[in-house]
Amino acid sequence: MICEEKNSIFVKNLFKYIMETQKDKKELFYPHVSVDCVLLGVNEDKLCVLLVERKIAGSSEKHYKLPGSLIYESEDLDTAAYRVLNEATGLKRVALRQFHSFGSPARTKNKEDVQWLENASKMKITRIVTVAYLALCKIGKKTTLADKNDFLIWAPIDSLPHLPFDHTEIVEAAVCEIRKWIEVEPSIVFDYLPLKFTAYQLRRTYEIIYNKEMDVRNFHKKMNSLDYVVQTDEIETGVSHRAARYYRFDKVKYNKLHSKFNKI
Amino acid sequence: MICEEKNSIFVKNLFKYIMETQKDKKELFYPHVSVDCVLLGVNEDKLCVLLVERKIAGSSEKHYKLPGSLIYESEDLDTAAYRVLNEATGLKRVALRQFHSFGSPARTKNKEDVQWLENASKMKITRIVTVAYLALCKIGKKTTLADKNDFLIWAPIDSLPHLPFDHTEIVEAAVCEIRKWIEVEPSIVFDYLPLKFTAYQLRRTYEIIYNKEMDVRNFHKKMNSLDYVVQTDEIETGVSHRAARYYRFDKVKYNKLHSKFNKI
DNA sequence: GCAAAAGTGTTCCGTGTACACCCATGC
DNA sequence: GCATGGGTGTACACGGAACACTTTTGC
Repeated sequence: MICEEKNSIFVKNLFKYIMETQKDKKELFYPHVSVDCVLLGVNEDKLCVLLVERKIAGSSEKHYKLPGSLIYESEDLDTAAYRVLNEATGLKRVALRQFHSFGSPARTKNKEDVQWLENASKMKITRIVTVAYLALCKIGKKTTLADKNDFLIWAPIDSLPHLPFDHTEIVEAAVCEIRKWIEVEPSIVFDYLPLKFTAYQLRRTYEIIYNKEMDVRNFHKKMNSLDYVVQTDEIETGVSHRAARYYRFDKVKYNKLHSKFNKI
Repeated sequence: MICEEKNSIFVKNLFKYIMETQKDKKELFYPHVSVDCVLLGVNEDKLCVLLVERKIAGSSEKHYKLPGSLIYESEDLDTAAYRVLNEATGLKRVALRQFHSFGSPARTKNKEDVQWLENASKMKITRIVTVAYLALCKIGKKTTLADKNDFLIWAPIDSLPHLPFDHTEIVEAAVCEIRKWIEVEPSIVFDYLPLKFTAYQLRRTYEIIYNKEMDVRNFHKKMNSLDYVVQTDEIETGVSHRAARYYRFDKVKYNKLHSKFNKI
């Protein structure tokens, strides 16, 4: 029921109360646990990870880190991870997966890192356990314009800049993890690709993620055997060679296949 | 260098200081993060999980929970998990693996659970993120006599008692996880078995963990194709049927095979 | 017509799976 | 001698891996 007397003192106070509790809910960090997101994507034929610039007082060099955040006091881990994903890339519906937690007390042994974090969060930090998440993201307008105050780069995973805390280790673990994840859930590759894609695009995506060349004919054969990869009537235009056919991903057929559950 | 003047004031004070910092180190909990261990084992032909009795003031019923603990202030997550494993089972060298973190604020929505935890830890608890670990343990003398103050039971995973927090969910996730883990690291099954084991023991272990019968002939064929499972000259004695051959696990051969790394 | 990439089939091998009978031992 | 569990072989299906040439298009 909505109260009509919007100007009553009661309603004003209620409104104020709601705003304040909302504010408490939204803005008070829980300074013990963070989430970090390893957002992987393909850029210029290389597997890359999204990094955000971290401003260090009195340093002119550029410093980067994984997008991450302390969790809010009443926030679920998954929710926090989606928040970070969204803040960094503007994306919302990407498959995001928790893969490991990092909690060595030595994570905060570098004073400069802790100093930076305390300035950023305005809280006293002793140690932080971070829960790491992983996603495969499209690189596009959205992912680079999400937050104009932060500078984002896609760094190739084989030539990462220096990263704070144990972020380098986290990225390495994430790369191993995404390969295993794709084996059991290939849909994340199709979510990453455009709606219509060519066999070449799909193959290159696999090649880049697994850092391994694949046989063209075997790849086609495999792709054709998957009934959730459907030929369309469309073909490429304006290329100076034989035009490639477009395929699409049939989510309905896919879900029928992949609804096996591990029964106890 | 060891100081000889054991009775000097300096040494006394040093000793006191060390004991106090040790005490600080050892006994101050970090009341925001815990580890929980899902210790699985096979008991009476069933896959079971080790539970510890939790005493509830004013309740005569028996209450059980997963073995777990808040982490200490300067303790690594893995260290904490091994500590819990050791406290619960007396085992030290078991392969223990982190598999998921659970951090919903709703974990602590049950007042009775929080009350119990605050009594046990003597600390004020708001929310707790728990990092869950997993191991396959031998059931034996050691595992039941480790701590005479706690009562331990092996509960079949298909008929668990009521568990606090989200422990039921954690156990279910662990069972899925151990099956995947064994696929990539079969050694944990052999670590679980005695040094000399029969084909039947190995097969039953797999059957119980995967809750699925396996074809005897195919199993033998598979086992013989693994060169790290080695026939011995010994056979069973005192059984009222044809004696079974003993096999052993050759760790050296196994490690040669399983030292593939996922290169980036 | 030539450069550039698309697309297509066959063979071989290893692994998983289905399936039925004889062997050794204690009682 | 019989009950009990131990141990063995064959045939088929499937999927992965190796391998080379023709087709289409823009320039």
